[in-house]
Amino acid sequence: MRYWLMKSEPDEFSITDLENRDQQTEGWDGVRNYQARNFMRDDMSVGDKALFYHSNTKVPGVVGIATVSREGYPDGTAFDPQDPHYDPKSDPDKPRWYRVDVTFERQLDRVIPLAEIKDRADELEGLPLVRKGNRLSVMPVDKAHYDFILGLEHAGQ
DNA sequence: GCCAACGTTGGC
DNA sequence: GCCAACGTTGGC
Repeated sequence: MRYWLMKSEPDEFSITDLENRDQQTEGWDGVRNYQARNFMRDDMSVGDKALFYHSNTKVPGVVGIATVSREGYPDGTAFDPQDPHYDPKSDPDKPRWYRVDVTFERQLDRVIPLAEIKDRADELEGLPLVRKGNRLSVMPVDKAHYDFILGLEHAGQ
């Protein structure tokens, strides 16, 4: 089993939105970055765990956990001219973009802020999130790092 | 709202 | 294949 971190802007799609979806499941569509796409298309498996991260918000950070519930398949939003993520260069016969489905597992008892994660950069060496200028929206997380971040949830503040 | 960092595009 | 211009991400 692998571990991931997936970013979403809560104004667009939050952990609570996922919790309230039918089957508490949603397709992770709209990703238009090749590196992130490759992870979803090639490396994610059903049962993998993902840290759900809120970006572009007052307190960016990890807010919950989701489980991968369907492996990579074509992102249909790329074929829909009405969709904000429409990409005319993605051909249904040869799709350019992929998504996975994720299912809600739980919300954390508190947000683990990016600032706090950065404070622990020594323990999180190699985590793309703490690298300067990182813009990757889907990234792999070592199991040790995954456990460490979740260990902060109830750490004395 | 600002702007640094980064990815993509397209001219040459 | 280089690289300047441009658009986007995302923290602050």
